[in-house]
Amino acid sequence: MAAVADQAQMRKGPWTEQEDVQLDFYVRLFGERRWDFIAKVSGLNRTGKSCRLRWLNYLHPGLKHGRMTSQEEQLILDLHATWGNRWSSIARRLPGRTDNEIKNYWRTHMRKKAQEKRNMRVSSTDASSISSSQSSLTEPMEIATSMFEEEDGGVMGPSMDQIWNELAVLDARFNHEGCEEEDFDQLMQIPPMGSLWNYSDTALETGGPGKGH
DNA sequence: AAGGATTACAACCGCAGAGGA
DNA sequence: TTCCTCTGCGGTTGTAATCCT
Repeated sequence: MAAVADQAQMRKGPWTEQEDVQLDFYVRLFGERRWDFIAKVSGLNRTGKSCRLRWLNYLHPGLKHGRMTSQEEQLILDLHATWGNRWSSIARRLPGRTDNEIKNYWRTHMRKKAQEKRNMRVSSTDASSISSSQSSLTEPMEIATSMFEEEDGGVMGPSMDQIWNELAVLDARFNHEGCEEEDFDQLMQIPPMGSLWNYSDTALETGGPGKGH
């Protein structure tokens, strides 16, 4: 009963600077676990879920802010072509970037690209040239945009045939580099999950991320 | 300069899986 | 074994900032 009342009073919406400071303090104190507990003891009128999201997507010390670099963009395109909308998996390959950030980036940028490409085709080609242009795609950007072709109004995913086709292309590329999926981490020179985000902050050295469990 | 359209990003929601009691 | 809580994920929405006419 009281819990229901509490839920009703929970704060929503944008975080204030004060809330950020408070959350930061308590996460450093208790670690990145037990978000409901942190939400309670911190006195923030937020749900644990909200606290976790704020921390992971904004306050985490390892996060990069600002625009994607061209390398990151390229990597996102490649990985999305391989994995589809598995944003968290993609994010693990991009240190300092969150799944949320990548998801947003994809939605805004790729949608735009797909639309531009579509407009170009409509104005310059007939139906038969579309299939031939698909088979000649060589750049990840082209692959991604072609896989993200839209129907009017809505975003449309690629067909399974398309997915497997493009996977074959990427596969061939990785094999050309002499690496398997398991070697991908090495290829990308990304540290393993646990050490993905290294805290420089000494306050966390005793605890650190992923310590819980 | 004003106002509408578009873009970029933050945050919420619902669901599913893992793990503990 | 079942239930409950916590965590993580992907989809979606809301809004501030920027661009364009």
